[in-house]
Amino acid sequence: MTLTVYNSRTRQLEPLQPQRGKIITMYVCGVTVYDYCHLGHARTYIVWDVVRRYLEYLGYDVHHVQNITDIDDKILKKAQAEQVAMEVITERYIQAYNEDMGRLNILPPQQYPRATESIPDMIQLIQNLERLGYAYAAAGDVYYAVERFPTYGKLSQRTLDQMQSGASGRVEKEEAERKRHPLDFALWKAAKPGEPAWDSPWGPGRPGWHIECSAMVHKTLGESIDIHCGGSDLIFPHHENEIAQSEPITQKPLARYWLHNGFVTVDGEKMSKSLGNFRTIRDVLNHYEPMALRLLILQSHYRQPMECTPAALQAAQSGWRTLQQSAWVYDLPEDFVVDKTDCDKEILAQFEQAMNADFNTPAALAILFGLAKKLKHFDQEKRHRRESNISECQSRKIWQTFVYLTQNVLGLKFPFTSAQEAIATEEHTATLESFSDEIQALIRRRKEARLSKNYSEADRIRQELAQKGLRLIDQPNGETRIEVHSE
RNA sequence: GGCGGCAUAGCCAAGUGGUAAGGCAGAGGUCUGCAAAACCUUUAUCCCCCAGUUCGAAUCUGGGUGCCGCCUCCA
Repeated sequence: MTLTVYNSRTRQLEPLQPQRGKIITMYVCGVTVYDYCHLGHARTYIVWDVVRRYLEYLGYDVHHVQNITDIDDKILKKAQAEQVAMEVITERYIQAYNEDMGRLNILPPQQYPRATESIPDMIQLIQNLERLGYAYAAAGDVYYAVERFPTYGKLSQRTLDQMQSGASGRVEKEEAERKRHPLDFALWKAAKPGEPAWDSPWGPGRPGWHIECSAMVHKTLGESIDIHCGGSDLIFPHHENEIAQSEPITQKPLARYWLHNGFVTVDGEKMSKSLGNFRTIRDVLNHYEPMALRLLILQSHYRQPMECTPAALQAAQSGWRTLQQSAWVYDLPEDFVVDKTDCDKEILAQFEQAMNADFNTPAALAILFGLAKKLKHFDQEKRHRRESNISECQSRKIWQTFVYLTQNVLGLKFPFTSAQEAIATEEHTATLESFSDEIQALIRRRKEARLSKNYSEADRIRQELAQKGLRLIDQPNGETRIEVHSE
């Protein structure tokens, strides 16, 4: 069975057939760095990270490129508001972006081209478009003439007549007057006084938003790539415009497969800056583990809308604990490596069947949760009966497969066993010596009370310590574990 | 006005013709002095509504209802 993906261009599921054998070129539209990333960004980049990981799992050599938009109206606005150079803003949010992605265990693309580093490529592309009659200059701006491109709208399956220009209520009047057609869009914008500007044949200015992706796709991956990804909100106009800017020049499809992920929603509405209903990744990760968020996102299909509520995050947090417990039935050292060839073939086949259906990660996770349950069951049997109805060898192979698929392919990174104490965000276990004398004394008194079977006193002390944020757990081996709950 | 999406248990969510995955929460049990943890068992006569096609539909067709997205900020 081969991998089938939903192509937004054709609106149907298609078998993925790369152009060049085992090489796949994949371009993901990245962020505009003017603020912290929110859960919508988290979903997007987690989803494409899993797609990339799965393609690599299948043996493809994935050439993964993702741009950084570091010149834009919103960046300039923020720089002006803070009275700092544009670079101060962009560097701050690029760094924040990298931190967030790192915590979510998202693999960095091989290349992260920045708009400001590709200006000459963009200028050249605009000149080419102008020469072929697809672009026209107007008062220092350059616009793309949508009427010149007969198939404009083919990706979002709409025509110029159908579209109600200005429906979003965001078109500036002065700009509208310079355009030949209301849907023409800026390729180059004349610099306003005080703004950063680059020299160009049309005077000092800066590139429009869409042109950077056309230029950078071409520069980094070639004229026609295999997969182009991004959020559904980019279908129109961003990806539509990328096509319009590229295809008249190359006479080749910009991308063979267009993949788009669904939104994160809050009470059924799209999470977005303008609605103000967003939560930043870093805010969420102050309350939940990064892998819990990753799990939540992978528990719904990437094209569906995904409701993100505190209850859902909490459920994912618990689910992540379940998976971790299974990962820890054997020692999981930091440098643990499993190869695909060490895995159980039948399980791999099940996993692939799920993932081959347009990356059905929820179905894949259902398989992994099934393995998790099995592993804990074997572990329990071993503890109680010192034997199990499956061999140690089989159990170990299932475990290896489980860890490999969860960690390497879905990117849900388990904390290694020796660091278990450090993983929980809300609690950690502690040793007796780390507490004040007063608390140490209470813990000792409780131990003595228990030994003399004075349970009412022992329970009273446990209550008292609970109010100080300490939870005492009597374990079957006779030891008492102390958990510190930081509120 | 145009184009498109979604509607499955308390919550999140798979499933696109063969009789409802999975996670979380809940319930019962085992264990424990108790508690916690862990483990075991269990939880939708039914998939927004109506009509139709079919031996058979959550899944296909037609008609409704509700919610949401895009139409030059957006992941």
